[in-house]
Amino acid sequence: MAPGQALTLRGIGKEFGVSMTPAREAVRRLVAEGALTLSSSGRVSTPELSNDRIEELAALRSLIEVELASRALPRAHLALIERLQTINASVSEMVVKQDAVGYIRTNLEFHRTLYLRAQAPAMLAMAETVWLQLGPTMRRLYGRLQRKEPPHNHRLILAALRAGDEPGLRLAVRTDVTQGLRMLAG
Amino acid sequence: MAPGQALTLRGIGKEFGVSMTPAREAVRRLVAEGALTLSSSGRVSTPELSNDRIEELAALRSLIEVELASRALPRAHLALIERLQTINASVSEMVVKQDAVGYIRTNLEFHRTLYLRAQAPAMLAMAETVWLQLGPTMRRLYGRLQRKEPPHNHRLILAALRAGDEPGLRLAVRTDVTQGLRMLAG
DNA sequence: GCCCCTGGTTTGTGATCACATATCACCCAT
DNA sequence: ATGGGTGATATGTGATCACAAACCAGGGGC
Repeated sequence: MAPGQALTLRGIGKEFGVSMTPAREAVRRLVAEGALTLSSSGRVSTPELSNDRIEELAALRSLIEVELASRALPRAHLALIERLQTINASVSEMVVKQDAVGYIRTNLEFHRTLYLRAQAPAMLAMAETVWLQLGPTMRRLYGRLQRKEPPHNHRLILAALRAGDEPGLRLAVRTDVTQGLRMLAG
Repeated sequence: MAPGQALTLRGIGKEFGVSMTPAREAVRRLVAEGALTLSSSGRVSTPELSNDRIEELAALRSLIEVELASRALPRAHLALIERLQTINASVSEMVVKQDAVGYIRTNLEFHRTLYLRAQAPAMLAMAETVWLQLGPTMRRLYGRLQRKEPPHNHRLILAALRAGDEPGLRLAVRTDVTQGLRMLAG
């Protein structure tokens, strides 16, 4: 969804064929996670992120995801790397198809598949919370700028995984995360 | 509250003089933040954290709070340091009074006061989420082991702040956070 | 004596309702 | 023509209810 979009409980309820009550709970949960903002007096909408906040969230992504990748590294065997390669092919496909939302989805699936191996559910949940907060903004900006480059940093991540190169992996994840979001804040 | 304690919506509602609906929303929000766990089919209770999860949350605290402290350092002027010293006196007082919950509260207030200066609300919210998740466990374990040492690491933090020593500050925050929680996991 | 089953009770879920408030559009005065 | 006020509508909040499922305790069978 686009940033700043307003939502109503009754509207959500009707959309999913339920009453206000489940819609209320779902919305409140998303508000608690930061995925939606609760405007003055109850009105809810997708957040419009300031540049400062985008920078903060990018820093959080960097901190948490570098740690997750580092913890996943010793457990990353060949089958995982091959799976990541398959997902990465989907990412490239989305890039050539100019499918912004598909790109975001497969890109995050790439990261999540790697981080699942870290066996750190609390950290993964934190990372996913940050993703949720960035969702609408990422959608807007990836849809705007028409990127054509295939995911170079993902290949660096895969190479570092294969080589068991922890510093290289940390660097690759950090640049992949921050580079994607630097253009957002610009 | 103690870890593992069960909660009922009607009980919470009666306790605060409201109906089930606001209790439900509050509980669902806390569940979304990880402060409460939603057992199979709706029952809600305070989480019993495994050692692995405590270690994870300690690592998250370390990552996020070191960054917050680092960002607060350039903005930390004398008035802030004096305020932190005052809070630290309260922390010591709680230690000698063996007041576990007061100790936890003032200790977190010390950290929050410092991190507020970082001007990073998203990061601070993340840190507070982790605190919430650790709440019941911290209460149980700080109540159990009778610590008598005043907060040595807090003094290191203050010294590093005064000296403008960023590496020292990072180290002091990291040890303060992890040392407190290492004994929890042991 | 121990285990399983069964009944009553508790508890969460979703729906609906009444009400206060915010929001919006329209109309009138300047 | 434009700005402010006013009314109608939309929206969130909290309460209550009906229902299904889970839980617990007690009793009967082995």
